[in-house]
Amino acid sequence: MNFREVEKKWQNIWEKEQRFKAIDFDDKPKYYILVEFPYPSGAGLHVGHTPNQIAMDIIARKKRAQGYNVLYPIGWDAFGLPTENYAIKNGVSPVEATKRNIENFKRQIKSLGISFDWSREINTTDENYYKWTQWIFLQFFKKGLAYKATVNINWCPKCKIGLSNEESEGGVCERCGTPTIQKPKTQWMLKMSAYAEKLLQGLDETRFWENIKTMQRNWIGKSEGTLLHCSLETGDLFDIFTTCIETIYGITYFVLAPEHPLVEKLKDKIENYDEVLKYIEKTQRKTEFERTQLIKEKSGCQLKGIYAINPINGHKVPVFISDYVLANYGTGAVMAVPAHDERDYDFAKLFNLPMIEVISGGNIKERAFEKGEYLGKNCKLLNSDKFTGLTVEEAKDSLNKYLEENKLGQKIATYKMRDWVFSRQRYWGEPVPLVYCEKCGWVAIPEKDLPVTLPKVDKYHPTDDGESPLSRIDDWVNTTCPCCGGKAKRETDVMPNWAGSSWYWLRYMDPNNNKAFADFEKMKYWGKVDIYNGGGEHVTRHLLYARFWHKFLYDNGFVPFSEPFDRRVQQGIILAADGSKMSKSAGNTVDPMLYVEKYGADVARLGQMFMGDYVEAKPWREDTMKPCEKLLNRIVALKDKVQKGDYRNNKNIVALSIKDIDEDIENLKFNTAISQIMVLTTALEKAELVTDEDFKVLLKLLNPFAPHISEELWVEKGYIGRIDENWPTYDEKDLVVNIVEIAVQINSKIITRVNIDTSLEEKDIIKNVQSDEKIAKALQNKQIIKSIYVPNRIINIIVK
RNA sequence: GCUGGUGUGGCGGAAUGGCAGACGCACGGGACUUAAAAUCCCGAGGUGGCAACACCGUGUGGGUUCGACUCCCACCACCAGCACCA
Repeated sequence: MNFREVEKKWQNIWEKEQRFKAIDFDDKPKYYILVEFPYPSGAGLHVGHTPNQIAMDIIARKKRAQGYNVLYPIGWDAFGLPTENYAIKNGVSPVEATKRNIENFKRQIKSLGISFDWSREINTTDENYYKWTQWIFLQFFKKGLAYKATVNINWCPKCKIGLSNEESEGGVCERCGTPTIQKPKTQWMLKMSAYAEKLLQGLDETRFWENIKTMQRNWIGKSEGTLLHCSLETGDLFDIFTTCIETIYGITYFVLAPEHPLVEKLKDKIENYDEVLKYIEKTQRKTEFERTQLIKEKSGCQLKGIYAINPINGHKVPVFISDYVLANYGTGAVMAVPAHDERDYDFAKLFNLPMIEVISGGNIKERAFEKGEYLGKNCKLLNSDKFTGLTVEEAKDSLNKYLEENKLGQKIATYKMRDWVFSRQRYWGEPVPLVYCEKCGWVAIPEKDLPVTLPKVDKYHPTDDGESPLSRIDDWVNTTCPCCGGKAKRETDVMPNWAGSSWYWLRYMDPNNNKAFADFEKMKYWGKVDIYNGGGEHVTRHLLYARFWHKFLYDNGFVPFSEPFDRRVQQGIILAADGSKMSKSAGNTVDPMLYVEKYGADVARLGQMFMGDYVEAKPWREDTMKPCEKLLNRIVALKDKVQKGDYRNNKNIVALSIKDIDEDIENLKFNTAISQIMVLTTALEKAELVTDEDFKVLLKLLNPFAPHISEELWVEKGYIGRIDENWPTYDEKDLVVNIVEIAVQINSKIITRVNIDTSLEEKDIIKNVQSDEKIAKALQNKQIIKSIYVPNRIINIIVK
């Protein structure tokens, strides 16, 4: 059989029949399978795309055969820097490059026989799509969740672009690897922090893997504690946040972030302001990366002449600034309790500051006695006025109560998760649909005028001061204010790459709607994504952004359910053959399409799924291709052995295979599912008689994995009905075998293996086993204490 | 340091607390062939032994259990993420 010809033939038939079209409002139960839509780069599909599309295709085809109305869509997340950089380099318009890349991707995906519903294809750079991205942004704007702020942003001097924290992890630009610097910039921000608690709580509604939930929880980073209102001798007020209010009597100084507004405010009163200023400048020169890397050694500077008051007892303590206190976490100020915090301890040693032990049980001469050590250990408070003698847990409660009653503080939660920097001074993104009017301020473009289309430009590179190339087009920038009709200027920033992917699963439900981003009733029908497959690298960014947008839309009545995804699963990263990371720079990338050319789509599909556990990281191996090719050839050959018969002749192995493969697919254990297909094939090859019914089951089980060859064989055999309907089932009693070989142990040591008749009673089985020659011999002169029989597995006889 | 994950043959990997190593790769032997490729058959965790067989084996050390790759405790190594988070 010529695999490649057969594959082409079936791909054409499926396309003509629109075999995989999902039907809105169909009576069948729905099942929504989502893979992260690819970024159509010039390089074509890579090994990060193909396994997940194949894996979800297996599930999609199985679910269809089981009678589900399956929605398995695909589209293109096409805005972004690589295309823009390509455009800058080659002078090709990003529109043109994107179009070409998408054509290539489509051809490649189709050649793999992935059963996407192509009638729902979407593209984030399509005006009819980004119109709604802009529309959603305007809803944020109208609710006050989009705001402009001057923030120190991570700035890539090479790309000339502001990056979010997520995009500059490790202090280098995610795209080009250049170290980022800190640069003040006015940016659009989305107030994601307002959704921190909802994003945290919502996880309980999902069935994400526990480790994914944990990663999101850690990213959101909730910590509960006390907001303490403090004051300086000067009368200036400031707040600090602490999770250890029980140590409040141990405060011997306070530390402010160098950027704290009070520092500037008090410059006339600080006796050593020159020195302070020097320290601040030193801090500012450091990027966030350096500031957090050049740690270990504490540094700081006292604000001489400035004293703060401990609100609980009025004690006067000194105030420092230090770069270990971050301006953007908590309140940018901390209380320092060197006796019970390691960082404060180090700092206090350095500056020779006093310590007050307020929790018993440690030895503060040696080191700080921290909360990790004293919590839950019944430790009691010392030197804490009327709270002395209470346990830490009691003290927390009493202190919080006392502080609240006296308006000195309150219990609050803080979150690590920051707001989302939403502006990019680039070209290839959705224009932010706002104008600035001297009179009216920032004004939204009216909905009827959406989309604000991306104008053509001559140069795609940002201006040298880092502004968007759009800012060069005067007649586009200058416009009229929709509010007062006066002169106004358009916002020239565009949205980040993540915008279009923050709602795309909703668009698939109704991709051509021009009245709304999706029809409400259709969203109700399709509901949550049942299974969402993607890469681990997106767990804390895309997945949070997407949930954030969805929850916002839900809160405003635009979508009918509060969490977008039910299950989230992720494929393991594919490594190079030697186990190292694949990367263009290392030159060890693998083009999965080569294997489609070499072996055909079905072999390439099987081979990739057979490489190992789908969810674990694993090296790419070519040596799985040949055995999969062999498997298909064996099944082709088996066809000629099949005899007429509408009954299963090989009941047991067939039933067992249905059960295993069914469960394996549900659990993403594609590698063991394929090995079971191999086992079944071998069994049928060895069987005396293989009926049509036996063979039909094999073909149906094979179909999700190797859809082309299996369907070709099905049709060649002239079988009635379609291969991809009526997923095979089995009778429980066919799983039972009468005679099985089990191991027999004496005192947990295997003595021999015997065949037993499973239909007998347990006591008879045990009795029969004792007459076995080896067992009988071993039991001589021994007293049997008890016998354990695990059906179909083992007998263990305990003797003395 | 913190968080999450992973440790099983030469390799990829299997094992609802019940015969460790399924299914493959690579390897060895054989059949077919002038030969090779392809295909098919057989073998194979390690050590010792001609063999029957014995002993040892799932990162390390303990524990629970008739029985532990699996559960519990401690530790080690590696991978990933976060990193002075108050």
